[in-house]
Amino acid sequence: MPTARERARAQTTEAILAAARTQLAEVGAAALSLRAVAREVGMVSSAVYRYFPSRDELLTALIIEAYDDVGEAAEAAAALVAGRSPRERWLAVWRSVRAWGLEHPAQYALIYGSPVPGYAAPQDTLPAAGRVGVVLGAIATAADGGVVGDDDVAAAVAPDVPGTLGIDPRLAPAAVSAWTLLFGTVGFELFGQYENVVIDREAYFDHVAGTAATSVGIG
Amino acid sequence: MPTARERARAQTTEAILAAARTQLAEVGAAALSLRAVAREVGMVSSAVYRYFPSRDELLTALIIEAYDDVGEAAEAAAALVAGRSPRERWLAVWRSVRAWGLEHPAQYALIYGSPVPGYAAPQDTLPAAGRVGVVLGAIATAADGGVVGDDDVAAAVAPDVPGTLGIDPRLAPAAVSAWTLLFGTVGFELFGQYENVVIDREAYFDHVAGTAATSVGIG
DNA sequence: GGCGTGTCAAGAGCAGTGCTCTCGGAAATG
DNA sequence: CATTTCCGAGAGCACTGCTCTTGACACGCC
Repeated sequence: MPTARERARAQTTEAILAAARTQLAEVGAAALSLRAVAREVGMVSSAVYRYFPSRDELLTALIIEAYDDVGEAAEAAAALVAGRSPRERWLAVWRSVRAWGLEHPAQYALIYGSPVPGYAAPQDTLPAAGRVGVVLGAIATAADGGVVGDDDVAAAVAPDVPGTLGIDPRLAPAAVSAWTLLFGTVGFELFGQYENVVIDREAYFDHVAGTAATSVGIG
Repeated sequence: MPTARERARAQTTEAILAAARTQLAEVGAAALSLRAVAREVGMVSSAVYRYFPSRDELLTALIIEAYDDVGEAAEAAAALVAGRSPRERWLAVWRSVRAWGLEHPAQYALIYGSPVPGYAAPQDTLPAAGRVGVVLGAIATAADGGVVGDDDVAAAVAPDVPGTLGIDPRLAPAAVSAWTLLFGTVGFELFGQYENVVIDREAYFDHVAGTAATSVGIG
């Protein structure tokens, strides 16, 4: 059982994270100020350092949160359409990622934009980053389209990727490419690259999702 | 003809930009300090404001430079293989973009990562941003593969895009998607998303370039 | 040539930042 | 009860973007 001190510590940590989330959504990652976060929580900036050793560590915590959040959104979307066809499920997951990005642009920029801290302690973020990929891999495998590539390219992908995604190794390059295209498309929309280029973003996105589904063997 | 004053002004402006480029490559966009740039040029920070009204304007100038730089790299690569097959030319341009990104990661992050200033005066950057797309569009049109989409999706793309890219309107969605995939793939590699995912980055990249070529009708 | 005008670099200064250190009080441990 | 550990507050350092004022220099006009 947690002592009073431990409970207080967890509570304060959560309060700091909550304030940081608010700040992040309001001013973005670059302008996120540890002192402003401290003011919002009602304590002095030096006290925050008892909980997070630096601003970068606070950002890293927010990064992991964001990865988990978008992963949960994708999993929830997949669960909602569990009975439908693979193509419908694939589209639903793609849409959920786009919707999450539109709703949390600062978080999206934090995880899929340029890395702000010195490559943000990659080890900590790696497990959380793959959750969306796992969801997509399960759908593609369920479809079992049989369309794939050759073994040469398959060797370019890390050997444990097919295992964690639950897919055929020969499907891995196409799956990684589809995963890249998903986040690339959402990122381009969010970061303004589609300004004066794509008018109907929903229609365009659904179309891309469809071709990507085909590319991983979903009929 | 330029007066002595104008020449001096142009020279100082270029010196500031050169120092800013160095700083950008060394510490990244987020940590780029206007005062450090001023120190490197050998003047005081307030003097820099005679040439750039704010730090964001300096960054915007660097953004436009970066867009032009990657565009020139793509054009130069295309010129070098002008006589080859469309597929070879397509691959050469893709590779040139990746090579440029690997050589200038900070610049790449500046233009294809999260936008740091408040959407970075989009109007100024729009023309320069499309140069790579124009190069790719010309190659795809030269191939004339005939493979395309339907008119419904074509309407999702801005009506002037086919014109500036010199492509069939019905090819536009696939072209935009390929363009997105190119920069998404390079970005994922640069920003560490392929850590523990893609081992042989060159082989994987070439493979993606090949499938993208097929998707825009290059046989 | 001399003289106003406009441009420029320099310096001081302001509010804000990340981060460190020290200090007193409170909670947990013996 | 005594001691150790933890935590918040405050002061302070070096730095940032940016503004304002001051003094010097080059330019165009008479």
